[in-house]
Amino acid sequence: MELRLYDTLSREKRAFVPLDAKHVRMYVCGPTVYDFAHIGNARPVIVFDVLFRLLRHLYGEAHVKYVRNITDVDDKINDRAARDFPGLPLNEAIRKVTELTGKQFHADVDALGALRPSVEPRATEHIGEMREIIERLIAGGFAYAAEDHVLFSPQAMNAANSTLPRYGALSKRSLDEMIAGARVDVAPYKKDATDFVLWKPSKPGEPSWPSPAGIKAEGRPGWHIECSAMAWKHLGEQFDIHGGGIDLVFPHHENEVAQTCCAFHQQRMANYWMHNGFLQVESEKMSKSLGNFITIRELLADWPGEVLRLNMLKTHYTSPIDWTMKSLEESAKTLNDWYRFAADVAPSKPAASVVDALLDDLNTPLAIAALHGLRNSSDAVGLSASLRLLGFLSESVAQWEGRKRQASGVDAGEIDRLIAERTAARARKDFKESDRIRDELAAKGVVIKDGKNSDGKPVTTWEFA
RNA sequence: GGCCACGUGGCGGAGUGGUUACGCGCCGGUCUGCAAAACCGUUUACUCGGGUUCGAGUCCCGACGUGGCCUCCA
Repeated sequence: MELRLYDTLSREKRAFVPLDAKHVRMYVCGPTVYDFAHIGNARPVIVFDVLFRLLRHLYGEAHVKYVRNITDVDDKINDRAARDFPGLPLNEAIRKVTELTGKQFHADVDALGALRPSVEPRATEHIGEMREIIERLIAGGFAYAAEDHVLFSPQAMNAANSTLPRYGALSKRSLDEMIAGARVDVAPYKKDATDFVLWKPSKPGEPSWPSPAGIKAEGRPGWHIECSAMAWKHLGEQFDIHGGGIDLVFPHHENEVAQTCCAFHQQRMANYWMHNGFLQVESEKMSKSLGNFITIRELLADWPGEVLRLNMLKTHYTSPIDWTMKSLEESAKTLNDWYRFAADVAPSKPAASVVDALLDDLNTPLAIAALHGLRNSSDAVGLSASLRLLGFLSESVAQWEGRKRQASGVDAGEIDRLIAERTAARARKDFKESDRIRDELAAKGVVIKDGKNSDGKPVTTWEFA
């Protein structure tokens, strides 16, 4: 079977053919580092990690390059820096915010079982590339300088009548619609309402760099140009896959396409555009005002990262997810069973049923159904290998179980003593006492399981619920 | 207002022009002093109204509903 991926640009599922099979290239828009990442931010991280792992499986680890940027220059960062470190010079405060948030982000996504991308470029380290693209766009007649800003003109792009794509092709909207639907006040320096910023002047104290286009005042880049520059630097003028959240289709990705294609005079930027769907929390839109804004870190306090990962992958990446406690409990139960059954088993090759499901546009729900199939047919080595392909089973069973014991804070010796007492009570048929002890343990969150060993003697094991 | 997605059983959630999704739950059984756990088994579906077709939950049209985007929100 071949890999097929849904491409937002062509609106169809197509066979994936890399430009260079020895060098498969993927770019995903990463975080703007100004605050803790929320559970919605975790979705593209997990989804594209699965794709990264699948591509490595198919083409070899050495032949896949995955770039996910870190946006470390942005208004929200500036605001946060001024708020959190009012005593510091702004640039220093900004560095603190981006370093701290970046570290938090890495800790969070590591816990989710996501591999680090091949490269994690920072916007501030690619100002030179941004300036070069801007200069090219001006030279090509696609951009102009006005009042210390540089603006991109979609009108000019569509008037060029060359091999360039049409502006609006990715998000399926025409310039006329955009003009008609524009809700924002148009800045006076814009020649046209649809023009967007490539470069803008910095306010005093803000991060600033020498400007392109002969502009004397120092400035800073617009958001869209960052990704064009970083993708170009690390993946070239054209590459295979570009991913991100569905909300980025317009304007961010539309503008990336415009910048990159006009700068390098080409038909396409990426051959496959992939977008993950949104996430709701308990059937409501996640927002700070509703008070249901939930960070990855908060969830990690209550659940192992792999539970969050499984919960995320139960839904196809393009569909909306309703993130609920009930669903998390279900995911935890499933993973407990898989851990006990397959975690300490040496893996064979991933099962064809699982790989085939992933090959069909990353159909993770179908892959999970295939995992259940392996479990039901008692194929422990196949399940072990398949789960590892999907980024699970990073721990041994003992570590997995121990994590729950640790979190509960109950003394294991005390538990063992109570269980011994109960076993004695049962032996003398004092069931009132044995049930009392069982209730006492249950009150501590300890669930006991009665069984028999190979000699037929009763054995009681326990775990935390 | 404009553009774009989606609507499957108690719940989550795939798939597909004509045969079981799968998981959780429920129910029944085995086991147990009784439970729990485990194991075995069973159950229920395709928003509504038209149309195409020998046949549609699956294709087309419409209605209703939900969600996303509309210049820096994954």
